[in-house]
Amino acid sequence: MTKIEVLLVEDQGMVLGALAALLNTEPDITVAGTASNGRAALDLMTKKPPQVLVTDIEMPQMTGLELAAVVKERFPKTRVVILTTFARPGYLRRALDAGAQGYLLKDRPAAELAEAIRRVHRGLRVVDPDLAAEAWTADPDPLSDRERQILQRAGDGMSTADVARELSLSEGTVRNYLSESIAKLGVSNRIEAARLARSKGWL
Amino acid sequence: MTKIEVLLVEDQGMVLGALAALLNTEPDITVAGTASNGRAALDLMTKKPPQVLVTDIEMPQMTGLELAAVVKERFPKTRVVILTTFARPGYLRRALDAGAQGYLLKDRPAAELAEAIRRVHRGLRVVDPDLAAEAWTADPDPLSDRERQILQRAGDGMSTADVARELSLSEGTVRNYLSESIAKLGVSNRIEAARLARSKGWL
DNA sequence: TTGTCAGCATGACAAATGTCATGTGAGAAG
DNA sequence: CTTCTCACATGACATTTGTCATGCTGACAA
Repeated sequence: MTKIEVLLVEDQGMVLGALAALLNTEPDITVAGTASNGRAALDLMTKKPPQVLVTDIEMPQMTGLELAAVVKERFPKTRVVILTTFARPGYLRRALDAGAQGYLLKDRPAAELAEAIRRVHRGLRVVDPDLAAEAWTADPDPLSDRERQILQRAGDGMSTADVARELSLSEGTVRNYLSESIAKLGVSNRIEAARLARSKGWL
Repeated sequence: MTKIEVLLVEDQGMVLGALAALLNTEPDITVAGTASNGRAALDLMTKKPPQVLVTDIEMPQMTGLELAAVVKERFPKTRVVILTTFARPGYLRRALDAGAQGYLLKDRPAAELAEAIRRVHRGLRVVDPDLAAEAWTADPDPLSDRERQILQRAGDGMSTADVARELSLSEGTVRNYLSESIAKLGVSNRIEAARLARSKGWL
């Protein structure tokens, strides 16, 4: 029997090691390698591409979504499963656009990971059902590029003046974009706007 | 040989299962039970207290810090190890106050978990060295109770008026506390103040 | 070609936020 | 028993933030 070769990518060492231990208890799966960021993962893959790549999203150097996009292009045979804490429709959409075959939440029971890897290896898609349902009904990102760009900075605590300087806009303009964003998101100030947008995966 | 009995508490199912798999590969450790929040953990403990309790901090129902405090009181023989993502001096201090013998970061290599459990079981303390060093030099929480209370709400996007209503204060008073907090933290608005305070573990 | 619609940009005005001077009482230090 | 300090509380004033009316441009459909 040939085992399914998996490459694990996750920035928290403890979780990475634990997931490896978990997968190694499965008779038909073997952890062929581990990496703690996207760059390291790509280095490993050039030597020997695995059949399935399991990756977190939020990591230093290169996010899992960026990694998925590169893998789709350079290693089209490798299937990608995103494994993340975040149930954000925006992330799911971007993951699927980036060519991921699976999107799984860390909330789910541990048994689902191995099962998802098997399904994806067989050529099926695996998406967390609750999140898929939500994404179906969910409103698409209403923000324009400029609005996103400005809301991001404002949400990090930059003042209107700071943002205006960095983007070479007048303060009035920056305030206006924020006002637009606030209205589009149906909230009442920049703080809530940034929080809501982040929670949906739009920033 | 009698194995060390461990109770694992962690709200993310995937991580919980993976950590259990990891610990079960150790010959001298056995996972006696798992729970996904503080309440469930206490229920299990009343039946059979484990020798070591390993818990995450941020969980629904009851945080790991609250759990540690209850365990110290009701099950003084059980040693507690906090296992968390957050390298926040404020959390460490509170964990030690709550009677935890260990404070470990999920960033660290997987091997350190088993080692930490063994040490704590032997009666030693285990604290992440970098974090311990930082906590030593780190400034203590400069905020008063009122300031914390108000900064928390403001950081969640509540307006001055909302906060004033909820706490039965005048708006001027609320603004003043925020101004004080902003000055104490050396930042320039409520957003940065809340972010900084959170990152230090003060909220 | 001509609407019309969306994103981009601005400034005047209104509303919310931040600062400061001031006052109170409780507890520690002298 | 003062005197000091610190948390708590407030309102007047200054600054920043949010809203609105307005104009420009390019894309796309009629």
